[in-house]
Amino acid sequence: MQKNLSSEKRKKPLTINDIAKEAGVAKSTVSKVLNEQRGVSQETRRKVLKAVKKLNYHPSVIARSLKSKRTKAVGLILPNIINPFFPAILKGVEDVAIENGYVVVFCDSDDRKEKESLYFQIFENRWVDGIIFSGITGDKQEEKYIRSIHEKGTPVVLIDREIEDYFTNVVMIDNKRAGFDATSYLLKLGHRKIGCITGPQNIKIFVKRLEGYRRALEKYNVDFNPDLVEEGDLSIESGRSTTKKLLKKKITFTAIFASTDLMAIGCIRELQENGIKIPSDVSVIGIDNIPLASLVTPSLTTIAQPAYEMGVEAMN
Amino acid sequence: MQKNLSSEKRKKPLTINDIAKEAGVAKSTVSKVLNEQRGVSQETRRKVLKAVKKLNYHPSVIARSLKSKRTKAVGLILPNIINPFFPAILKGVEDVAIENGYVVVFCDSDDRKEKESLYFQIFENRWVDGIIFSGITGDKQEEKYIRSIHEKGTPVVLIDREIEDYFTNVVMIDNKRAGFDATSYLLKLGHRKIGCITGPQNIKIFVKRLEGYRRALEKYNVDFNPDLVEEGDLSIESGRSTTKKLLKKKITFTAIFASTDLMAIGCIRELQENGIKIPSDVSVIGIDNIPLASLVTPSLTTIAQPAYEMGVEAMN
DNA sequence: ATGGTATAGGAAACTGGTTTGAAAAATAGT
DNA sequence: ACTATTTTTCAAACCAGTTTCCTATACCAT
Repeated sequence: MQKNLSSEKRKKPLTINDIAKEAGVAKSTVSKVLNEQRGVSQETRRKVLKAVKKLNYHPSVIARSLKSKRTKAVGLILPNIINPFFPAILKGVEDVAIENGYVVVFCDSDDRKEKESLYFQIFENRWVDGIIFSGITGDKQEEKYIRSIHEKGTPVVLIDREIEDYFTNVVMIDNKRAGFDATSYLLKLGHRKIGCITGPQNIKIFVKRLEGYRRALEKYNVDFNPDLVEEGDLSIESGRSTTKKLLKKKITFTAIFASTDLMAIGCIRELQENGIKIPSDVSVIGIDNIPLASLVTPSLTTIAQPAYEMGVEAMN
Repeated sequence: MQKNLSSEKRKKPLTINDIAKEAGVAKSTVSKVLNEQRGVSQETRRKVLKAVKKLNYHPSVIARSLKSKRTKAVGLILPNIINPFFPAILKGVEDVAIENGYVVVFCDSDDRKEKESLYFQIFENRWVDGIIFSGITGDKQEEKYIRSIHEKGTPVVLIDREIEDYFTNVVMIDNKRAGFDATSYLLKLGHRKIGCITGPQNIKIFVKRLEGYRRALEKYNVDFNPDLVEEGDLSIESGRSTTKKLLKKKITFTAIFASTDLMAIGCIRELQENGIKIPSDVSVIGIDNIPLASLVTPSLTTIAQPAYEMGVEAMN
């Protein structure tokens, strides 16, 4: 059965004209049959379909898009697919997309602004039918791009990131509440000295999570202590380094709220290496509920962020 | 700065004709300028570029594709993006793609044959310039699809999966060797009773990894014992259930070679729950080197599979 | 039989670019 | 000054479909 395919002559693809000829009708009639429009007799329809099957014809999506202005494709821009929080979003988007006959053009901005802007430039003329976007920071530059695309009539949905002063469709959890809930959980356990590893404060959702942390402290009449707060860059490594800083300060704490699971994992690792037992000595809680969370030992307590459902919602 | 964009009238996109009119030249001349072809005077070029900038014109990729038959897009079909092995492949592919002006259409076949075939149907007429494919099983049906696409002149690269009796470009590690190396590692440590959690035997790479396991045993003159082998479905859960089965058999083993990291993690979990210490009582080794591997406690020993580089290679 | 309406099917225009071929203009050579 | 050659430029054809619009036929009621 071995067959060298690369040597086979590549016959040029069939066009609607070939079908028209084969079926003995005009190409406009073939088009009508293929698009299930009325105005074609049973008899003619049968002939056309037979020709289509016989020649194994597949219409060109490109040509169709040209006239219809629809590409049946959506762009999805995520900051970093290696971060285990994002694959679920991708999957959610993709599932809904394919169900509705759409295809997903995936873009990993790699946490780099240049790459992000490159993708925006591509989408300026690639005519995707819509864009789902999770920015790196949510700054003015990103706003400019989105505005430009939006003005051309392409719908844009923001996911898990918002942009200052800009109103469009946004899909995200209530981040203030997530921070509040996570901190409250620790407070309810009796903790009063709670460290906080926050995310970059130029990203709005992390400002909000920190705000939730403060709000929860207030509610339990615990004074906010800035020394207990450290800012990480979302990586596992930054979870370690921020924890290191907290330990160096010699301030006692009995619990830590990390803004993301990944940093919480880094934090746990660092604590363990310093002989601190989790959760008997220090409790740690994160946000995201990434698949990893239940696999590290001890299992990480976390506030779930329904990534898949967010993807689904965004696509809708 | 609040501005309601959805109410703005969406002006229909500019065409090359608008530029031609603005610059006072023929549209074919505009086309030449945009494609940096020779045969245009400095003066004319300047005029055209000025008009392009003034009107903020971006040519339609769709229209261009129609004539050129190139879409500058590649399709990437993976079995399941939630499996932490795959995001790195995606990233590798995507990085190289964007560098060369290509865009990645991402397809998650969700381990379901129907969805996989749906994507193949889409690609039959979407005219992606190429397809990178990691199949679910590598069976005859997949072969049929690939053959059909390949015959239309679209290059196909297989990644991390191969297909029986079919010769095309394949990017994968030497799986027999990986199984051999993993098992040898355990044998060198002095282990002689080594359990094996293999992947589905209808997927070729797992047959090979198992073969590597047997070959390593042979080399160390250890008899192969079928009772020490269990077949999982690649999920963490199946790592647990297969381990459970091994334990039930009451056959002593001092080490386990799992065909994938994910199953190795499930295995470790199950052993721990049965009071078995890793690695003092039982050593566990996996294959893939997924990001998770170093995070579970105790860290998982693993044979690396360079997913990112594989993605890069496939795209090239 | 006649006029009116509904339906079937085809020719032509259209989508927004690229490519071709020929005419026009500029430059070079004698 | 006149022809030969090269370079610019534009109109038209092309890509592969969809959509519009018009004609021919079938069906219906009067």
